[in-house]
Amino acid sequence: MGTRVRFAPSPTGDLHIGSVRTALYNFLFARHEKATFVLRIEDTDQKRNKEEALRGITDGLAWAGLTWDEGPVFQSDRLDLYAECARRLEASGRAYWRDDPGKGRALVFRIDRRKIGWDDLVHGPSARDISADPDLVIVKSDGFPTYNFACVVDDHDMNITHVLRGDEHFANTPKQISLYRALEWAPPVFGHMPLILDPDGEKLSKRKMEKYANIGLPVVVEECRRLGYLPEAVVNFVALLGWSPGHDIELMTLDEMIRAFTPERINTTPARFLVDKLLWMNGMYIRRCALDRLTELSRPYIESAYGPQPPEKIREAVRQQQERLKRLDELALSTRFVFASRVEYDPKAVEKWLEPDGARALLAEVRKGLAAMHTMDKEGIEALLGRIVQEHQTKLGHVAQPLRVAVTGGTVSPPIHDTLEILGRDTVLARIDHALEIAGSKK
RNA sequence: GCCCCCAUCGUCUAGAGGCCUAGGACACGGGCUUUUCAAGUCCGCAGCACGGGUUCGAAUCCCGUUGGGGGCACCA
Repeated sequence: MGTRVRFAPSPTGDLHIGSVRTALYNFLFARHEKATFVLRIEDTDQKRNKEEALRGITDGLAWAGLTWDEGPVFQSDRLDLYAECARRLEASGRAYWRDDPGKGRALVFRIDRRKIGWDDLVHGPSARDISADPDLVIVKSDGFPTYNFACVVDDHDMNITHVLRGDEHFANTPKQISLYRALEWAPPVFGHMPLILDPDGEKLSKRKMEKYANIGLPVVVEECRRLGYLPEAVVNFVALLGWSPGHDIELMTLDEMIRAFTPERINTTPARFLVDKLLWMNGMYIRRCALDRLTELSRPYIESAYGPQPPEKIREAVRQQQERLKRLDELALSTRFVFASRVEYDPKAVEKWLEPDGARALLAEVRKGLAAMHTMDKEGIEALLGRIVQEHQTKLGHVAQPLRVAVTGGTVSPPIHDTLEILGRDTVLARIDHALEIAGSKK
């Protein structure tokens, strides 16, 4: 049947960044080994929601570009299978019923009272003595199997050969192996990868979501998307949190990661998730993104801020910003001078670049030149500014900055000819006039 | 509390006894470039937690300490 791995999240809503990495490593392993990647939903807790949660998972995986070969398989559809295995354990004397006054009757598994060892794919030879551990509930009083039981039954039934999961399951492993032995099944190969920690060095927690949001740390896929992270950046970044390809190249496509991936190269040390490098990586991927795609991805950020806009204008604005973006959500601010009907002048910029007499005179001259131009294109603009710089024995900055402030309200914008061109001559002239007025009135 | 895992720059990491006066990346500081912001490029800052061993030789192996993390559910 060949090598088979699985990703088995519980349906708890959004896809967590840690889950993304678990899914990614399983995916990379599967593709590297030409194995089968199965998606299984661990929905044995009836209290947890189903449909929306499933969507969060499948949408998240799709967004990240992680495709699976089989499933989703739902544990809640396989109750008969667990019941049958439970009966076997009961019949062989390895499981017994236990009454709890509050919760009811549950089936409990007698674990092996000894030391259990296994060869962990990332930790190497591992062992734990479980003889002092309590017996394991395998069927809850509501008739549903517990995680440890369903997991073992399914992994065996689905012929899973390698189980790559988070370190939080390390302590479960010997108990699960005990279950395999009792059912006379061969256990799969286990590999436990280190956890992803938050900037405080703690396990990522739902309770700290607000804090994460405040520092711009996206801990669920939906948040990554909302903030304007590209999936390839998130995937690339997360891949390197606990795994290294063994060379110095960090920017890698999914295919390159597949080629380089081996579970032996997964780290044993927990990694902190700080946003800096992700932000840098995202900027790199934005720069590499094809303009058509980037435009499509960017449009919502612009239109939600300024309403519907002409496609060509959006495309050009995005083209101009592509080099200087780190997150797509920055577009609302950085393209404001293009799409907002009114310019807001930054007082500091006005004071520095518009108020000095020399600046106003130069600006007035630029205005005259632009008004006289037949077509306001790059060559024309550069020629005009060059001529003024020449005549006044000054620097380009002293001409371009007042102009920039006049038409955008601030000191930061794309190259000046781009800035003027996207606005069009009428808007440019009107804004220069307005700026001249403001600067004059301050005197 | 008990059990387990882990320990290289602020962060992500390379390093599987001599190639290490510890390499790369992000961040940070500075130079260059320049029409602003970015980008690019060059330089710099910064680390083997501590203490014992083993060895001719240890970031690498062993033990201990300390520190951090995880687990101890009829949650997964």
